[in-house]
Amino acid sequence: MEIDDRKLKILKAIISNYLETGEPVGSRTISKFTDLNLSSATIRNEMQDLEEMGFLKQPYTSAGRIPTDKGYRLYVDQMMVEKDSEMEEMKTQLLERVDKMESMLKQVAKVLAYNTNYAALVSAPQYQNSKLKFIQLSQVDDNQMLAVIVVDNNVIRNKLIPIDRPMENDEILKLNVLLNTFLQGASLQDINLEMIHTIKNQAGEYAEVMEGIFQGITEAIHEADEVEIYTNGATNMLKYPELGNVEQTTKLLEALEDRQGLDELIDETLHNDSDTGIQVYIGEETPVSSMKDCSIVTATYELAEGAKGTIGIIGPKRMDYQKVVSTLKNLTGELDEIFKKKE
Amino acid sequence: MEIDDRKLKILKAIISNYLETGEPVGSRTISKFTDLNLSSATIRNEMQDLEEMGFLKQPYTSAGRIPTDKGYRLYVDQMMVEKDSEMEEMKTQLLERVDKMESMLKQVAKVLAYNTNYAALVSAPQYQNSKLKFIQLSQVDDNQMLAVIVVDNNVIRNKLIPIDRPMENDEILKLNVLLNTFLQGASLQDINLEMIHTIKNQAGEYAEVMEGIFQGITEAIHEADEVEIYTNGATNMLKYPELGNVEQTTKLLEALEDRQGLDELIDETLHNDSDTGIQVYIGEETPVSSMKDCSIVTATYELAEGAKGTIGIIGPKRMDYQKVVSTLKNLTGELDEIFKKKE
DNA sequence: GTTAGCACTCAATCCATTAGAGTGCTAACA
DNA sequence: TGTTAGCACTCTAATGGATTGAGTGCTAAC
Repeated sequence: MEIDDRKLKILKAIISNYLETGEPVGSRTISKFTDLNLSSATIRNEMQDLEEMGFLKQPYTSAGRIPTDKGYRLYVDQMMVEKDSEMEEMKTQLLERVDKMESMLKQVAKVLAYNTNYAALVSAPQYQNSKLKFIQLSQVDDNQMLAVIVVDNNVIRNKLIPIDRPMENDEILKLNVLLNTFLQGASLQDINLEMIHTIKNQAGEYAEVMEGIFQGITEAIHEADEVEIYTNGATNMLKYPELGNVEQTTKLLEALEDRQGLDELIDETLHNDSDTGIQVYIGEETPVSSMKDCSIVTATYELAEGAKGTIGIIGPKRMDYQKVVSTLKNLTGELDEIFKKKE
Repeated sequence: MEIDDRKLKILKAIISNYLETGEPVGSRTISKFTDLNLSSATIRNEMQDLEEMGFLKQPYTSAGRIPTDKGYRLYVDQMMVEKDSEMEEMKTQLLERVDKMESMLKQVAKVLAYNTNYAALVSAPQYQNSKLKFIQLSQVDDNQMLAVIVVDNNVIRNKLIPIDRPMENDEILKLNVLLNTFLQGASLQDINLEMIHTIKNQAGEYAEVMEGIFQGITEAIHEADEVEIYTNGATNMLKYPELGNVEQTTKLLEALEDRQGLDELIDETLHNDSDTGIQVYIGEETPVSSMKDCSIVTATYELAEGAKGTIGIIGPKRMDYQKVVSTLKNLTGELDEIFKKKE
C-alpha cells in the first residue's frame, strides 16, 4: 500500500499529538484536532492502514495508537522543519563563561540539558590530525621540569617531569631549540620511534632526561587522544515515566554516569557523518544497548584542522525532535564561532 | 527514664533488623530474633518505653517501630565506641602530579560506590593559601604570548595573552626574571595592588602585557584553592524506595549531579573534625537540605602540608553503618599507602 | 516483672464493579 | 466508492467495599 498525502497528514498529527501528551492518541482526537474535517470513523480506517503499514501500533487492544520506531523515523526524515526561535537566550547563556575549553564544554552540556529537559552529552574535540605548534621546557624546581606542549588549535598540555639533577639554563635552552626544531609542525602521529631516536642522539648527555620528556609527551598525546565526555541533565530522564520500568531508567542513568558505551556512540557519530551533521537514532537504532528505549540526536562540530567533537541529546522517543535538532544546529554553529574567535 | 542494658539490647536489635529489611520491626520478630528469651508482650512494653524516650517511632498507629534520628545517633555512637579500631594518623608527602591524582580520586569514588551500593563522594585535597611556585612567559607565535603559572601543589595554569608585536628573546627573559623575582612564593593575598604597581613600573613598555599575566595568576591561584569534588553511584539511591517520593530522590540526584551544596558539606567535614576522622550525619543533621532524609558518613584524609580532603558516603538512614565506616577507614588507609609510595 | 490472651487498628491486598476511551464492523448515505 | 453514523465490543483505569494480617495496647493472671 502506498502512503498518500492524507495518511501522511494524519500520521503527522498523531505523532505530534503523542509527542505532546505521551498518551496513546485516539481517532476522535485527530478528527477534531486536524483541519481535515473527517469523522473519527474515517480516521480509524486510516489508522488501521497506517498500523498495517507499520507506522503505528497499539500498546494494547482497543487503546489509541502510538508511533512505532518506523513511524518516528518517517516523521523525522520527512517532516522536520526547523524552528529558529528561543536561540537567542541560549547564546547569551553560553557566552557568560568561556575561558577554558573544559569548562566551556561542561557549560554547553548544562545549557543543552537545561533548555531541552533531556539528557545532554558533549564530547571534547579529538585532535588526531592537529600539529604541534610549540614545546617549552622549563625548570620548576630542583626535581622537576615542566614541559608545556601547545597544539596548533591552542590546546595546551602540561607535563611535569621528574629529573635527577638540576639543569643549567643554557642546557635547557639548547634542549628547547632541539625539540622545537624537530617537532614543530609535526602531527601527533609523526612522532614515531625513529624521530625520537634521532632527537635522543642529538641530545647527547641529556638523552636520559629526554627519556622522561618523551614519556611526558607521549602521555600528553595519549591524554589528548582520549575522548573526554561530559554529560548533564541525566536526572531529566526521570521525568519520562513511559521509558518503561524503573530498572530500565536506572540502567540508563548508570550508563550516563559511568560513560558506559558513550565512547562507541561518539565514534559512531563521528564516522557516520551525515550531510547536515545531524543524526537521529531512534529506539533500536541506537548503538548503545541501555538506550534502546530512547532516541538520540547528535550533531558534530568541527574545529579547524580536522578536530571533531559531538554534542547530543538523549531523550524519550517522543522527544521534541524539531526543537532538539534546531537547538543542536545552533549550538554547533555557536561553538564554531567561539573556536574561531579563540584562534 | 534511664536506658538500661536490656533496652539498649532491644533497641540495637530493632535498628539492626530495620537496617536489613527496611520494614518496620514488630515485637514478635525481636522476641524470636534475640537471645533475651522474652515474650513479644514484654518487648512491646520496652518498645513503648523506647518510643517514649524518643529512640523509636511508628510510621502509623499499630505498625512496627522504626528508629528515629535520635535512635540512629545512639546506635552509631555506641557502635563507634565498640569498634574503636583507631585510625592511624595519616601523614603523607605532597603528591607529585596533580593530574594523576584526579583519575585516582575518581577511581576511589567508583570503588566506594560499588562496594557500598550507596552514593560516594570524594573531594580533592584542599590547599589553603596556595603559593606561586614558578612562572614562565614564552612566545607562541607573532600574536601570542603564553604564560605558564605553576602553583605549589603543582596545579598548572596556562594563559594565552594577545600581543601587538613580537617580543625579543632577551626582553622575554627580562620579564621572566622580573616576574619570578617578585612573585615566587607569593600567596594570593600577597599579590596586592602595590606589588602589581611596582612590577608594572619595572616592566616599562610591557605594562600592558602584565595586565593579562596578573589576571592569569589570580585565576590560577583561585583554581588551586577550589575544591574538586567527584561523585559516583548516585543512581544507587534509586534502590532505596523508602527515601520517600520520587521527587525527593530526584532532587538528591540533581544535587549530586550539579554538586549543589557539596562544597558546604566538604567544608563542614573539614572544620568539624572528630577524633577518628569519621563523622556521621543522620537525617536532619546533614548540612545539605536535599539530603535531609539521608545519612552521610565521611572520613577526612590528610596529606602533608596541611592539605586535607574528604571521602564520604551518602545513603539512606538505614545504611549499613558498620560496613560503611570500616570501608571508609580502609580506603583512607589505602590512600595513605598510595600517597606514600608516590613520594 | 513477665506473660498469655484478646480486642482493636490500619495499611495492604484483593475483588468486583463501573466508567470511559477507543476500536472494529456494518449498514446507510452522498 | 469513499465517508459516516451507530453500535457492540474490548480493555484499562479507577473506584470502593470487604478481607487479611501484622502488630499494638491493655488487662488479668502467673
